[in-house]
Amino acid sequence: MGDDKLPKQSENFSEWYNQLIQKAELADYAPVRGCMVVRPYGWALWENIQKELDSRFKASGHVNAAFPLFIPMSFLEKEKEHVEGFAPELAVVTIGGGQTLEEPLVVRPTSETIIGYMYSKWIKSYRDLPILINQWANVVRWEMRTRLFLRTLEFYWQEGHTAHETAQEAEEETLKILDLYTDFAINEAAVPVIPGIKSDAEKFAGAKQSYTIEAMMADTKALQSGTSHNLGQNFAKAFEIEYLDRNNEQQFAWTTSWGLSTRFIGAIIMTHGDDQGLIMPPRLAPIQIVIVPIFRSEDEQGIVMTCVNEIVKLLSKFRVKVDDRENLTPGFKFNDWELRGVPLRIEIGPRDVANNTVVAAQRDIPGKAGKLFLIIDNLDMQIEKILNDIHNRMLDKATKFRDSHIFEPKDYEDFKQIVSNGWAYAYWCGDPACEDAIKQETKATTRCRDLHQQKSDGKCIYCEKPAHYKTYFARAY
RNA sequence: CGGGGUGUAGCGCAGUUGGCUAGCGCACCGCGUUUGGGACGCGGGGGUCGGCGGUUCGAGUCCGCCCACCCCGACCA
Repeated sequence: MGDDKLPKQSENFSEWYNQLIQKAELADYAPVRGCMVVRPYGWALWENIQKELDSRFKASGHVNAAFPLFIPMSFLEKEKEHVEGFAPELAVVTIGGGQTLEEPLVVRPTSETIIGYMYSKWIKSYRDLPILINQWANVVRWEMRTRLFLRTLEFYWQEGHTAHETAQEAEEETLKILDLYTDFAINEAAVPVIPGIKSDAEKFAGAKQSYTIEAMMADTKALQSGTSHNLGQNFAKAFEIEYLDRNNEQQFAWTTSWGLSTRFIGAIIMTHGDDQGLIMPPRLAPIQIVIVPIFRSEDEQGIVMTCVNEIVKLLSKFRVKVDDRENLTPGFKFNDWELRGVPLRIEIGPRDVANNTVVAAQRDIPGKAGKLFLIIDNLDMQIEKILNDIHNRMLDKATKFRDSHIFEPKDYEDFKQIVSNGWAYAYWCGDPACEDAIKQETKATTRCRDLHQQKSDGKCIYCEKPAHYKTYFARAY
């Protein structure tokens, strides 16, 4: 419950974030450093995210399965870049049942290796391809600095792992998923994202190429919100995923992997939230509509509650909660549900019952300006439209905010200024040395090169040598 | 792992040069009055003062060691 007041976003964004998560009961700190407990309200949001993603995966031919939590240490070591990338953040089990294990087991940081091993068993011929598997799982990465949802030692995600006959098919799959993530982010979460290509320094350990959806948070920092990797034949070679092709010749398969995690909840919080608290995107909100009944006497209570119950029936296709707590005033409840980000609040008092109306307060428009007076007839139809309007306004607002904080720098001095409070869209020659120097000097990293950018001529923002593509640079979570 | 900081009730804090039964606000429980934008009164419950050791007649307070967490750097979905 909201006890005392939330810090203002503008005064201390990071405190605002931490406290909001706890006050809104999305998550809490676990007794283990860097671990979180996802509370029912937060998990309900995750379940809605899962539902939307899962149905998209299934619709595009993917199936779910479950692979082990433990991975033999030697598996990680089979792909050179992969082990180098993950070695520093592995949790390793060395004792089982009181006995020292012959081979240490890694708690999965991601499952390319063990799934690769299984794929090599399952795939014999081109007739076995493609194989399109997803798993919903928890993974562990021993991070140094943690933040609720954004970076915890253990987090929840989905990881898709596919194997294909040709390089082209693998690339198509990688891009198809990137597109799927983009569609999800925009149309379900109202989070505008920029799909693009990661630099070599930022790509997944072991990938040939990584794609990302990048979102701008309300403090202008960037958040990598989902990734899709074309693994080429790297893992196929490491795990001998071979098949007999249509010409009766042995070939290595082409694989991909892609994931979206509970980090996305952080994206939702930091894209839409305001000084009052969360603003849940209507299509993912655990509670889409909260009804606050208002009455003085027991007589009024009876009249109002009868009306409330009818309206609950009328709104059965939405996720509705009636706040019938008797020890709290309506004013307190208004603030409480605003903190929790419920997109639409319906107030029903004796006056409304008499007039056959309700008051509806839209979360994204604070105060009286967002209140609507609705006639109860066809309320479900009206509300369907209102929730869509809220989604559209949220997306529009976040998009405008993002676009008004992206600038094309004139020179490197200008660049430094820009990335202190926004994103720079600048030519980069592609040299990792420039990328690294910029990171050291400004804390800004390359986020991505947007997907459909046309080649053009310019000069690198850092070294001023010829460059042909612009890249987004930003401070990132 | 380096630099800085903080540990007293669920949360936020006070606690004097060491002294009596460790306090306050919010939250929680009970009763009553309230209820259209964060209600009020009365009563009540809740503490190994981060841990261990030391100094002392006496330690929340002084000393030592340890632990945890937070902020800033190096690593990251």
